[in-house]
Amino acid sequence: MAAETNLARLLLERFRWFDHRLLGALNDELGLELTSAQSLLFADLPLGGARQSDLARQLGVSRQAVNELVRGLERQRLVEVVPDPDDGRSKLVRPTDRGRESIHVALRTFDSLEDELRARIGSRKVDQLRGALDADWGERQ
Amino acid sequence: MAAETNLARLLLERFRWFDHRLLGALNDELGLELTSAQSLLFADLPLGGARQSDLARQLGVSRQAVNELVRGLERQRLVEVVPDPDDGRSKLVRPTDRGRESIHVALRTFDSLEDELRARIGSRKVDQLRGALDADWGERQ
DNA sequence: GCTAAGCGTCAAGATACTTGACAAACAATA
DNA sequence: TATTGTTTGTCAAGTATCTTGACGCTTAGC
Repeated sequence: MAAETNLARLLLERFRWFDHRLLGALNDELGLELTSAQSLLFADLPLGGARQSDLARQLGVSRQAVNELVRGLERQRLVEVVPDPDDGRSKLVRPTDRGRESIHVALRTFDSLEDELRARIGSRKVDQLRGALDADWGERQ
Repeated sequence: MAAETNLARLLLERFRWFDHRLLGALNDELGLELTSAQSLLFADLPLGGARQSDLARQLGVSRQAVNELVRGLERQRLVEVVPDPDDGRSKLVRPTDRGRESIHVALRTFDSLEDELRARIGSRKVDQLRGALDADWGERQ
């Protein structure tokens, strides 16, 4: 009823804060050329690799979209795509050595961003933020 | 250090929850044909109107991008664009009557989504979520 | 008045998606 | 086993949302 900023806009704005900083770390510090969507896929690609269609489900986008992102990562030699030995239809997307190093940087960046946020808004608020976001919001779809 | 879902992804996912539901309310219930970006601009357009360049700054995108969104809203007769009487360079984007009604629906939708969220994850968590998101995260840009 | 800055807009391009279609591989079953 | 249905990756085409660059008009600061 009050004239508060709506939660949707706030969520988006805060996402962009992380996104912008992550991209800065990967591109400026490491000299990569990742786009926003690529970095989001890449930053928590399992070190052991994952199937493309699983990535699509996880990200909530089409297989075609993931395919294109993966090709971009492949071009930068951050991942390699190999046939899934367990399923002739599938392909596994695996980080290369170079990719693995970058993933570690990404994970460390997330940690340091969270630390930075704790310094800015307080540790309690960050815990509460995660608590609320991590809760079960219902039908995940 | 643990294998937690990263905050960035979580923020984006939760934003999409709101976005999807808002779009559903405006398009399915009201019979509009808004896109995601249009609805975000439209949903908290001041009832008295706003200048395009101010909207651009507020959304954090280029004036050109806003221009295109506004044209879409204009085509659906949700806003009208009039010259700013105070500044010959500017134009004011004002909701039409039809637009004003839709904005009220959007605001009510945000309220009911927040209520729904309170029912799902608890009122305390929602307050904490807003508290953390509303805090000063530093250089807004 | 002159110059610099801000405003909206035309144009072109990049990115990130979508749906539709299809062949190949797999799963279920009759 | 043959058939039928589903999943997977991919080609193609289209849409939405952004960007930068350029330009003419309007305003603000000397």
